[in-house]
Amino acid sequence: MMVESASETIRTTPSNQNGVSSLSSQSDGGGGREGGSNGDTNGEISPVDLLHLQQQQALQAARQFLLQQASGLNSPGSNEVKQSPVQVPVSMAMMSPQMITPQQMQQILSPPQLQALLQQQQALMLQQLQEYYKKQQEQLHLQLLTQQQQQQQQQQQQQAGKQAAKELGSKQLAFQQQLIQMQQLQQQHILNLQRQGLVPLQPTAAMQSLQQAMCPSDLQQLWKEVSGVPNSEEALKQAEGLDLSTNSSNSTSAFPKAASAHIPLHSMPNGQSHTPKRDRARLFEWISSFTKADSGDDHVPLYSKGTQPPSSHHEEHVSSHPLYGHGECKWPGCEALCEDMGQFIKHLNNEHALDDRSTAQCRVQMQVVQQLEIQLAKESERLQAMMTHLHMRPSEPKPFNQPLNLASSGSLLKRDSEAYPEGLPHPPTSAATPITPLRQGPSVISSSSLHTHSHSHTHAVGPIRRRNSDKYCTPIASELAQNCEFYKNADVRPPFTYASLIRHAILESPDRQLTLNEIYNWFTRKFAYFRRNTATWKNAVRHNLSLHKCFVRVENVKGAVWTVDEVEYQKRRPPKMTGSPTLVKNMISGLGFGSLNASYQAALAESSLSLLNSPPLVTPPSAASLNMLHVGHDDVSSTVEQVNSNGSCSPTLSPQQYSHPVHVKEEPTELEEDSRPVSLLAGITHSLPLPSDERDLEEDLPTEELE
DNA sequence: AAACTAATAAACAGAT
DNA sequence: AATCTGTTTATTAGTT
Repeated sequence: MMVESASETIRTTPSNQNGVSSLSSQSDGGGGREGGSNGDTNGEISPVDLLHLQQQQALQAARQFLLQQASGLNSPGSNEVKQSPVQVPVSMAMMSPQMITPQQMQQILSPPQLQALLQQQQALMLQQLQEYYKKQQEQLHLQLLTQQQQQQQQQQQQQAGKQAAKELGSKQLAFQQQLIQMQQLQQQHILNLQRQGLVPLQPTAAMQSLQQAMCPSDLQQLWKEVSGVPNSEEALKQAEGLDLSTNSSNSTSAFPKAASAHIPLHSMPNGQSHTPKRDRARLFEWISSFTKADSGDDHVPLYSKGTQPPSSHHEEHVSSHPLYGHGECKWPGCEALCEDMGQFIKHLNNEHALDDRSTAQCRVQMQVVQQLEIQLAKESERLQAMMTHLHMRPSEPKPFNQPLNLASSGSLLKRDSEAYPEGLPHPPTSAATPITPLRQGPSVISSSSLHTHSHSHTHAVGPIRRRNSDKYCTPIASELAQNCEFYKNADVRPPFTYASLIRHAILESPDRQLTLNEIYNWFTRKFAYFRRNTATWKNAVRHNLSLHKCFVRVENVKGAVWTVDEVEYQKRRPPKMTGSPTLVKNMISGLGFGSLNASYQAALAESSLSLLNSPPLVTPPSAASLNMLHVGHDDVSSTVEQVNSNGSCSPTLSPQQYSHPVHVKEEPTELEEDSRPVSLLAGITHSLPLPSDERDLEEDLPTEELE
């Protein structure tokens, strides 16, 4: 994530506009969106610089906007904050406003908010553009005049000749070309930035891209419409003003032509009023061109192949519509109530037909999606790094925090989940994102990592009595599903009680019954940890089976199998986590993540992840998830677990593998005692299940969170 | 501090 | 006889 440096922020202040030298070129290939100007304008402010400036201003305005929003959210009276489409903890933004990146901003602001911002910024930009071009033209005019004077003098002195006249013409041409070039460069710059995804897809960026595709009047009209302001003469006036200013100098008459020349879609001669029909066709063409270009870009591959392209109003599903939910139209900024699907479709066709407004909104939504995808990619990358790091961890000597862990694994666990700092390996990108509540909260991995550490010392000193409080580990199904591979390969003690593990194993089996040996095998198969100290944990398993009433021994033809008495199991464990609905809601909305206690966070994270992780099982998740969370945490997990028991627990384990447990059976028992640590490590390094896991998350999270 | 839960250890019995 | 399975008791440790 990019952080605005102080110097860059300073540049945004108008008073600093004279600092021409600071705007010198620094073409950025892919590092950042800053710089990238081209010293093409004789030491004057280049168009690119101007854009940069506007961008920065937009950013600042957005920041202010955000702060307002945040303070509004934070006020005690406004507990019932309407959930914005993109759920990002405001606290993140609150911490240090100047650290807010455009992306974060984009995330935090809802489309309507973005639109408002856009409108605001657009006015500003137009004004500045006007000023800028006026300045440029004046200057050019001046230069032309002096040139002409010189020429005249020359003519007078050296008697007029054809050559001189020619020279004059060429010089005039040169100036014209210079202007054109400037314009082109500006356009190109924006285009490039956008293609590279480097433009902070901020209000300004969206505007610029719009601007790039349309003439000023188009732009004006579009945004007037988008923001709900009736398209009045004022807009035209403003547009005209801009056009006039550009045409004011005879030497710049070529500008509009040039501007339109290299924008393929901009076929309209400037100032000419065009029919809505043509306009629409053009817009649509523009949209599809954008989509096409996007799909070609492998930087954001998810998008074009995604489930719902932005122009989803073309496809109307009979049963459900992505833009329709909870009796509301989900079109950005629209919350029209529609009783049924028919009414909604009617509404969709009437209110959101293919017109300028819809197109613009669509555009904004595209930007939002694109931005989210970028963000997602970054987060995924971070997660990957974290996982890689943690996977490597057991192999590393950890002298520094060893005594700490020995003291008490449990208390360490608590402390860690509250705030991970101290001796623990920090997830990367600490510099870029000093405060990311999301990282602390729903990271299933984090809990695993904690056990990694506490566990690794267990071996050093012998068995410690590890208390796996159910609080931390109730949603065994999701945790397992998430980190199945991890536990399989890493010699990490799973954060579950024996009882819950046994139950899970049994419920996971096809017949919901297992022999003792099969349970053993399940343990060894699923957890590297249980490939050693077999006498100990097997004894524990037996002990648990006998002790807990929830495990019922059933005599079989071939012997005996163990089953689970679910009622008894639930009886045994009183619901420890019963958050108030409002609290849970707040947590979900991301507002409370920062202050909530760790167990709540973890539990929430896991439960929500479990929902996300089992799409085929919990078919309509959006509506159900909230309600289920209200019921209580245990219920969620148990529900999922039960349903889950039919299928596979992990994406990497196919059902077939389950149906042939015999194959795996003999293996572990033979090499069990002190099994090969080398191969274990090897497994750790090369078998990273993350890609697939992340994929699932990637596909599910955004749609979930956005609802 | 007490009550509770879970992990661990171990003794023991019956079955294979 | 050895091992597996199952039960039971005791101890320890962590949590509430």
